[in-house]
Amino acid sequence: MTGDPPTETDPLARSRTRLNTGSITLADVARAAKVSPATVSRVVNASPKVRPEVRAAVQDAITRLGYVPNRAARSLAARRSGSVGVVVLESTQQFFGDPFFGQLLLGIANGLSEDETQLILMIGRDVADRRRIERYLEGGHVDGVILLGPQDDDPLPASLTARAMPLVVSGPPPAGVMVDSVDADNRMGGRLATQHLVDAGRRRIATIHGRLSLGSGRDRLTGYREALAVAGLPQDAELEVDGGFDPAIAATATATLLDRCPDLDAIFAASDTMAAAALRVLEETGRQVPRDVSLVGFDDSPVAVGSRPALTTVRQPIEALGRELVRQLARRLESPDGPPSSVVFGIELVVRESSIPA
Amino acid sequence: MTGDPPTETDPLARSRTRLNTGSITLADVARAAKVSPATVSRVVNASPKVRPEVRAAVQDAITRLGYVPNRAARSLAARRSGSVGVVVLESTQQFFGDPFFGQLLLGIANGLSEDETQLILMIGRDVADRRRIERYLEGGHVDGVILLGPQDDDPLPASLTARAMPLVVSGPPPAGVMVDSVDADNRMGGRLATQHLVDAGRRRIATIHGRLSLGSGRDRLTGYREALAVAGLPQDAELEVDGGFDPAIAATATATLLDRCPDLDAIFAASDTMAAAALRVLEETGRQVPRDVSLVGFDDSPVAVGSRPALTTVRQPIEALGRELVRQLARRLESPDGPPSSVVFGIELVVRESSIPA
DNA sequence: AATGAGCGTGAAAGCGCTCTCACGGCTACG
DNA sequence: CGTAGCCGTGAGAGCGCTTTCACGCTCATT
Repeated sequence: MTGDPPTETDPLARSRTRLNTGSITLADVARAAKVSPATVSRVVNASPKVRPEVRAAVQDAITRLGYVPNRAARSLAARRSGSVGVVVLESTQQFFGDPFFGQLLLGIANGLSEDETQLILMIGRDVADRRRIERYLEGGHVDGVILLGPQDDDPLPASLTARAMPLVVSGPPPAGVMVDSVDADNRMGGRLATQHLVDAGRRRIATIHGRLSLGSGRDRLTGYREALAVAGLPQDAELEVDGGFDPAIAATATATLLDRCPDLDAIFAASDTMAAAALRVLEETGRQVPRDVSLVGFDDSPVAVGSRPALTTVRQPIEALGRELVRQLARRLESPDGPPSSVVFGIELVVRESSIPA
Repeated sequence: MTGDPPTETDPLARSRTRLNTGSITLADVARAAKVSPATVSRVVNASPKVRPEVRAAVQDAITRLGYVPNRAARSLAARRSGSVGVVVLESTQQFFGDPFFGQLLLGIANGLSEDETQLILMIGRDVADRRRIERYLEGGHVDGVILLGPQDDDPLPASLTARAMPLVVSGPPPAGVMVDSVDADNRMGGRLATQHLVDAGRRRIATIHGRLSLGSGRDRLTGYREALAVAGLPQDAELEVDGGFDPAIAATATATLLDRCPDLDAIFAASDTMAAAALRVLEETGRQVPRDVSLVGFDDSPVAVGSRPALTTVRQPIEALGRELVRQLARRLESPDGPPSSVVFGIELVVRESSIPA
């Protein structure tokens, strides 16, 4: 229930705690080193035009006094925030409970920490959240934005780009917007997984796909179809069901699938949690995995290893994706008008027990 | 390889992108509303001493112009940052891949967003990371700190408290430091889980515990022991093995356990992923779960549902924990010298298939 | 020797906001 | 009717930093 414009009445917001009391300032360092504040600023910002001996003297004073630049002042004067916004337009427990999220965030945090740049995390899904997030971003409080897995129809990438806000999205580049993106090769993942099922001798291969409004969901499905085409197997819409990246939906979808195509001999699920759900349904209906039905998941999450049989799955280099997002953003800040790039990371099939009959 | 003091040479750090260019300032609003900047500031900060009609006029000007306060300026002038640091002294993929982390973060982010407070995420484990994090926190760039699951011997809580930095830790309160904390009732969780195994008729109940340097690891073990004591069952050190919250270690530990006590009839694992690992080992050594050995995990993660049989486990209200961390921090900011509080959330046993023989 | 360029440095003007203080108008009271 | 007190408002001094500009110095050039 935060008003708009903000009328801050919460303790956090109006805390009158004074920070930084009596802390060392640039001026203190300047005095100690017997130079002007300007020179100290140059040293702190690694400007080349300071003589080595002066620089050394300043450095010395800095360490002696334990000087830490005041971020707010710096950012005010330089009109630059020293922070990037990481935006997640999603707020289901499911999404955040997914290992993918945590590991990606770890990669981003690691990448940013090398640049001494702060990570401001903004999470939200409903209209109020979005308003708050957009206001914040457009208020110019971050130098750039990393947007995690936006839905296809999301207007945020376009609106940020229109305001010249440096932006990198994780996932495929949104249609119609020139923006940098970093993604895993989900299509190839779907293809490898399905190909693997073909190689295992399967012919009626179904798929439980993810949300198709998400690039990952769509691409994995595309990969699946491509692999069937390459293998000369017929496309059959009956063999495709929507699992919504949600185990509960996936369970129902599996039941539907088995109902429609009792003769299927393999399933490619677009996530491990969906695969695990399918596994249960398969066994409950008296089918053995992998003897009767081969099963492949996606993500190589703990569920894959914990399942019985362990799931064959597709692994993506999640942490590396996170670091690359940061690298791309850095590149964009460097040259705001360069051509957009879209980096795609290779993936890897991890064969376990669920796909190959003994 | 970031130097100390910072010599910023990365694009992100020295980006010369100008932000906020030509944006609306307080003064603009003041002019539009025909009042002084001071009055606009009062309205923005919800000061009570503004006449309603003036307030309305200012509000109107604010919305008309689309004014967004400049955070840096505000924070510089008010010596208050409007942000809190969320510190994770951990950097294993495993930790971040754990649903617990993501969901807790979601709770924190949700809590903070209600206060329009920014979440600055700081992740790190090695010495350089810690230095960077400590410098940042002690530089006074955050109003408060939420520390996620510190190890027992971690000096950070004490050092922050010594500097009067408002702090809340997730987990049990660190020994010797007066600090607010929020935790789930892990002891009760361990107790309920074990009690449940007793009720299922088990008598040789082993445990695979987590890292004992973590409150959660220790408390779950304590709960286990208490339940045995209550049930009048003997304590037996042979029945306790360390799984380190790591599935691989847990697998080895399970093997050791089965070797030492081939007669055990139940295992309480301090996490679902460890339980899943144990499950595999049990089945590989020809034991059926739950017929021969009952198994209970902890966390109610997706692994629990995905396992075969599905794991009986203990569920904690993770998102609520996150929100409560924020609430506690707000309270602390409100009254910096109040007595420390430590909130403990109740947990819940989720009975599935792995514990009760048909 | 005079001129110019180039370089390192310092002075000083803000960046946009908060908050203290002072002030004018009002009510309340003697 | 005078004075005290309160309340709403404005003036203005910073908060700690960056950055432009000007200045003096040293060299290379004519």
